[in-house]
Amino acid sequence: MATGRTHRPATRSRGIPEATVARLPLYLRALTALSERSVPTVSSEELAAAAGVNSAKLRKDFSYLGSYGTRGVGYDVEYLVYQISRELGLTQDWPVVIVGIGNLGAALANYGGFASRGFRVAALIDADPAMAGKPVAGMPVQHTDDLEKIITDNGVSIGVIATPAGAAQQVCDRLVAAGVTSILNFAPTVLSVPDGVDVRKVDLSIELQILAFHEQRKAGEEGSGDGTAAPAAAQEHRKGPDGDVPAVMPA
Amino acid sequence: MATGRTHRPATRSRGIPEATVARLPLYLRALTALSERSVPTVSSEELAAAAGVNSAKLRKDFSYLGSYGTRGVGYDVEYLVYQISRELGLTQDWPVVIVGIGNLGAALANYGGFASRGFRVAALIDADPAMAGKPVAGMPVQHTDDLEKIITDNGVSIGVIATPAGAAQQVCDRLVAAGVTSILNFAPTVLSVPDGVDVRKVDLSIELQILAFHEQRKAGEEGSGDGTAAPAAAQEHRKGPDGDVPAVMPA
DNA sequence: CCATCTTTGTGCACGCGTTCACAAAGACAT
DNA sequence: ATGTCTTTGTGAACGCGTGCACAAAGATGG
Ligand SMILES: NC(=O)c1ccc[n+]([C@@H]2O[C@H](COP(=O)([O-])OP(=O)(O)OC[C@H]3O[C@@H](n4cnc5c(N)ncnc54)[C@H](O)[C@@H]3O)[C@@H](O)[C@H]2O)c1
Ligand SMILES: NC(=O)c1ccc[n+]([C@@H]2O[C@H](COP(=O)([O-])OP(=O)(O)OC[C@H]3O[C@@H](n4cnc5c(N)ncnc54)[C@H](O)[C@@H]3O)[C@@H](O)[C@H]2O)c1
Repeated sequence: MATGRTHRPATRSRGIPEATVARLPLYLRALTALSERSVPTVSSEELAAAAGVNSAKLRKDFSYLGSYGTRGVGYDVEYLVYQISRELGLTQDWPVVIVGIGNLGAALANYGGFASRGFRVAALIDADPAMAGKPVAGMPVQHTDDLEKIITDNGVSIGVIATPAGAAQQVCDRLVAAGVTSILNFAPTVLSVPDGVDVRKVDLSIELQILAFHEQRKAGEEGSGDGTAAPAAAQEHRKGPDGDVPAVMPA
Repeated sequence: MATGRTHRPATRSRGIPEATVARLPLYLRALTALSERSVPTVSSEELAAAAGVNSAKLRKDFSYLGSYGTRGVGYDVEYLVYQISRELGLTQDWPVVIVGIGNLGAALANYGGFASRGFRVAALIDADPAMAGKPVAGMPVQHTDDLEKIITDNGVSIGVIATPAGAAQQVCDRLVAAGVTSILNFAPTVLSVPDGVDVRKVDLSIELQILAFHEQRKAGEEGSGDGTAAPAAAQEHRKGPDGDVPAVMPA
């Protein structure tokens, strides 16, 4: 023990590795499915297959939570569902606000998957005066002017940002100032926040670009056995202004 | 060298670490913003700050692409934009299909951020007969029956799945069979695909659960110095059926 | 042409995460 | 009660990713 306290505030939390935390929801989903089929117990092998991970990894992940599981039998599904839920903090209610009720924000508001895990949409907030009062997903959109009051009154600690990129940092600052300490950001911007505030981002564009990279690689590897490149070899790269870059080079 | 060829087909691609690939779009975004402001050159320090990463990491990332950059000066913005775009495969056109035009699918279809990076929405596909022909984002929704033909005719290699979870694997199988080799999955399911097909998932629910975990930790740490737990100590864990679990235990 | 100063490119060490492999634990049959 | 058989929990090795720190490169000014 005593590994902590070396100015590492947000890396390892209470002994549970971040990578493990990120997989717990995955296990929880698989377990919930088993629970609905009234499966009483499950082995690490079976559950790992359902979650799409290595079984040793799963066992090690669970070992951070404690010694649940019975050798020779496996894990009690219901019990594990409860333990993981508790560890993730899903046994309590998390009021959430969504800021920016456009295409994406409205889709999120309409999404049923929120409530299923203890996340309750407490308010929808938008800067457009024309939207104020309009019902979205059976809930009136509120104006940004009341943001601070909404956060405080509802005890909101998790905020979702679905505004255009240009407004995201400003919205973020206001959310944080009002007391929000966790932010899920859908806008394509790097948010800067004070210590103690967690930001996670969902970036569709980045995901597509990563896919495109691998896609290009597959296509290029197709013909040649090695995969270095199909076209003109030996043109590794070059700083020379002409011949390589198609007219985009500055000067 | 010669580290490769140990049956590692999808980990390191052409020498560029996966972690680096995932950051390239981030750099590209920051560089594009600089380009629009007509900034000619940028130092690793400045660019790293804009992208929210360590400057040494950024330099190492770029070193995988080649020796662009001039010592004492920095990197040529336009040149770097081009090089990264090329590396990511964004200099070519990527036709994309979106399957499942509900709340989320429609939002994605309406999203302008697609086209900006070479991704072109080639078709919108839904299983609901009532939706067929309906225009969404200025484009008629097509029926699932024609999925294979649409993929083939448009040379689509990237598919986006925004159907309910129950339909995702089936849709995925059809996409793959039709020739799609990269999938972006929004449905909360683990997709199984043959080798050579890349899947990336965007899972809102998982992100929220991770935030909730840290949020709970912050709240629990507040009062106590150690942060082990506030309530009844010494109840480490226990397999016994009663007393710990709040009526969810099976038998 | 030389000196100085800025900034890159990278060698190196360290820590986290993953995976293998196996001993210990316990269920179950006899 | 004892043996067998299944499956957990984890020690240990390895590889990837990160960040420090610095030498080399080259621009810039005299
Ligand atoms: N639509 C998608 O599929 C999608 C996908 C990935 C990322 N995104 C990102 O999500 C964000 C929203 O996308 P969208 O398509 O819903 O855009 P949108 O233009 O439809 O909606 C943006 C909404 O934010 C509101 N808004 C603007 N400034 C605000 C402020 N300061 N405070 C509160 N609300 C404000 C606007 O009134 C509008 O209703 C963008 O940053 C976009 O890049 C969207
Ligand atoms: N809406 C959100 O904000 C959100 C957020 C995270 C995840 N998700 C996930 O994204 C998916 C879509 O969510 P949604 O809110 O848009 O749901 P939705 O019910 O509004 O839309 C689903 C659409 O898929 C179509 N569909 C069903 N089966 C199909 C099939 N076999 N082939 C083609 N199309 C089919 C339906 O006709 C419908 O139009 C779900 O899996 C959901 O869990 C949604």
